[in-house]
Amino acid sequence: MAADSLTPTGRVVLGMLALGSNTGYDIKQMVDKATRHFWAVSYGQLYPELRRLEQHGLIRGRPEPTGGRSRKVYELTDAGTRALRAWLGANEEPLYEVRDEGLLKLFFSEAQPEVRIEILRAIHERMERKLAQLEALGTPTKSGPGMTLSLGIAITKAYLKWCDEAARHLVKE
Amino acid sequence: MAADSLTPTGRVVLGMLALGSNTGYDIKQMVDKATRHFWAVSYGQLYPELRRLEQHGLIRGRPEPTGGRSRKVYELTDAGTRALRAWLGANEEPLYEVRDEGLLKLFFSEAQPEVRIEILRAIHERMERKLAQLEALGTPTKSGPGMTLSLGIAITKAYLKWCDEAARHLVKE
DNA sequence: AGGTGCATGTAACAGGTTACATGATTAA
DNA sequence: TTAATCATGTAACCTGTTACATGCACCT
Repeated sequence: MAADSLTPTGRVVLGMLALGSNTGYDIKQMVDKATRHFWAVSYGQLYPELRRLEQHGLIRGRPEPTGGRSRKVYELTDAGTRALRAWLGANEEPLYEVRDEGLLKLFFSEAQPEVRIEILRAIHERMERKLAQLEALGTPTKSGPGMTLSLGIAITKAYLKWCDEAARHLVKE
Repeated sequence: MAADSLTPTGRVVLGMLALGSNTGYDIKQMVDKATRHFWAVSYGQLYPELRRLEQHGLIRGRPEPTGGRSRKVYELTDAGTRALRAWLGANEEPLYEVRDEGLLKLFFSEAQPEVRIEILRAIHERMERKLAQLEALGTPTKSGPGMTLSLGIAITKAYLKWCDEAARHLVKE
């Protein structure tokens, strides 16, 4: 399996294993703790992907039950390490996608000022919640894992600031 | 078809028709011009959805060819208008999703400083390009369609600022 | 005559979510 | 004993992209 046929979730798996995750559950925990605000993964995608990657020889798994509880520990193979490096080193334009239903509503609600204010309030609330979640995750730093966190926080704050301005403007009208 | 079984793309269609779009092509143009930075739609989704919405009675289309060129003009039905309003007025938590491959790479490249700088550069470039695109779209305003644009620009700038700080920090190391 | 824009559409594929199903271990 | 956490997995469904196919109209 070449690096370019690595699925998005496959990349996350390789990356997390490289950073020290062991099991599928473990990877999911890491994702939820560290990357979920810019890259989410669900179990329904994760477990099939683990099997797929193993079939393709990028990872290797061995059963390591905890008592009677089934548990499978994975590690990168050499091919897997190469595939990960190849992806990290490839300088294609990285994917960047946003889907923001709140903005979409705002965009379509032009003719209804009452609804508009309500929508803006909902967006604001959502972002407040997001900010709280991010801040609960740990300390933003200038390097290491806290680095991406600091971006998330910066962006959320910029978003909130925009909300405030927009709300002020709407009320004035 | 109840408002809650409206698909994401279906919502966009209703919204765009309400704002004055006529044909599928037209809707796609509007999306690309106005919402694509927070909500994209492809033809492959759009045309089947138009048919689906018509079948469910939310929109009504009539052929209106331009000379020999086939063309179908759609408009909202009453049910469609209601469905749109229902969605706009529903105060469920609006969906907000980001997928940022650049950040993901950055997150996984912790052990490789050389690659890291390169990745950060790629992210920066991407955001510069995005900013240029957004600025080419029109004038950001405090209300109307330019409102969402101003948010896009604000967020992209916050992102770029973070990039600069991160780069400065990486170089220092 | 040729390129750009208007206009519609489909088939194959990719990627992902949700809900469900199951069961052991551990801390309160 | 019971709730939370560890742990794995599947099936049905949904949503979306990409690549392809087609053809007219208008401007130069």
